[in-house]
Amino acid sequence: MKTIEKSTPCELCMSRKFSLFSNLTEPHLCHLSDHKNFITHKKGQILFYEGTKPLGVFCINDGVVKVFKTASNGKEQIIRLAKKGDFLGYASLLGEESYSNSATIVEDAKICFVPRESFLKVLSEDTEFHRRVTKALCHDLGIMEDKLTDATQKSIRERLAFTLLKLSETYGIDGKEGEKIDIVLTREEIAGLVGTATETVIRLLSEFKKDELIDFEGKKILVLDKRGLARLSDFYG
Amino acid sequence: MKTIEKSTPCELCMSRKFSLFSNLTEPHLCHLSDHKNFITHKKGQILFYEGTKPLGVFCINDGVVKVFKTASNGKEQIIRLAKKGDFLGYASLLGEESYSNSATIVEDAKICFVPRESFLKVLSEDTEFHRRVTKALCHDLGIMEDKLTDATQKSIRERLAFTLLKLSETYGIDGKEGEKIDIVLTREEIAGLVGTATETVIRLLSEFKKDELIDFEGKKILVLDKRGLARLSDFYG
DNA sequence: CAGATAACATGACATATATCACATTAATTA
DNA sequence: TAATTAATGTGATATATGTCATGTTATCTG
Repeated sequence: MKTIEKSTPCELCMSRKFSLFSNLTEPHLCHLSDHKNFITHKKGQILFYEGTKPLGVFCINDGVVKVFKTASNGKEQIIRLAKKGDFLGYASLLGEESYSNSATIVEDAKICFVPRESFLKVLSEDTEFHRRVTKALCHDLGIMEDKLTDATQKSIRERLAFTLLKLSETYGIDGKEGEKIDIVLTREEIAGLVGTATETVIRLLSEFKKDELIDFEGKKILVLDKRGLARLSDFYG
Repeated sequence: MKTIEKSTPCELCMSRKFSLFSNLTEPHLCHLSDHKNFITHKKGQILFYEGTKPLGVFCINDGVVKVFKTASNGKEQIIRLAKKGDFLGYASLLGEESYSNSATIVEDAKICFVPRESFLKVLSEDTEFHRRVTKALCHDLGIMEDKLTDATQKSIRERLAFTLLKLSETYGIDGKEGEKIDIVLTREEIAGLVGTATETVIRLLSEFKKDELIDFEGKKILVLDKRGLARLSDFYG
């Protein structure tokens, strides 16, 4: 299933440019290159499970990974979608806790695994890197506060509209017919992202389509009217 | 309004024992003592506003502070209640962002303000301290993930029951008639904590009382039946 | 390619919860 | 202590959304 291949060394890795590893020293990059593990993952595969111990950090070279929690009712709450340049599992590692969430592949991915010791070595030797990691954690915390507030104070319709806007921001590619959200998510996954039932997403999406806010192109969503979605999502008070 | 008084030096501060500052070196503690600012705050006063720039870190010596976001509908979503030994505002400071939330005093508080420079100095000079801060941030992130999942997947009744359990865990003092939650929160504040409307909290609380899960003693809540609340809060699948 | 499975869709229905309006009680302030 | 204001409580009502049932379509797998 999982394939281990020859991979680009970290020094030459392009997706690194946009990641927390962007400004490491040459020796540290070499150290990571020597110890990392490059693996190709197919859609649906599992990176790690909630409750298990983190043995290192995942660094996405390409593809999309969903990070989610399984609620007591069995539904998945997607915490975030991670893409090229994103790190996974470092919060649990640095928090010295078991994984607080699970991660599975949404779009075929190339991922480097950096073992715990290597990551911690770089972290302790490069204060500037540690500072950037801290900063990223703080930023994520602010995002989670926003998400919590939205979850409790906004309607599902508002949240779905907002989710579509966010997705188009991250995965949008311009086309003649509006912006295409270039990532395949099932309705169930969108529901997990918004925090609602699959049927509700289906209904609301076709409502949005009827209102000409979006359209469908195969399995992908076309955003036709960003302002309309922004209005719906209660962007401004 | 705000009173500046002589205060215990950090070296002798008792609430420090349970805080992130617990294991600092003597010189660093002295540095903090020299530069901190001890202020007594009364209920209702504001510590900082969302959107403003953090100039330092608040360290609670005594009292209770609510950290909240104001949603677009005007309601307050309480992110957390901070108590003795807790830090405030460090995430925004370290994230190099404006405050992502606001903070006001819920119970009269004694709070030390540590200016940005002093905090950053200690952070950069004491790697172990930096590691503990990082660890705390990671832990908070996990908590926020739980909260988000609960917010989207659980009912208000479940969340209220859970909130009461959490409050009794933190502020509970044993009495003959069950455990008293020794903190005064308005129904509106409980609503902000749960993420619901004030009226809903009022109704559910009297339902809980009718079902002999809780009772009221003045403005405070008595938890009579923890297991009952745990069952209601869907603690186990 | 057939059969199985997953994804999508739609209808019917129940209900938890938000909202609005108003009454009562408690707390604050002049 | 009267007068305001804040907090609590209750009733009526609307509705968004979850749930269940069922059907259709697409996708996967042997």
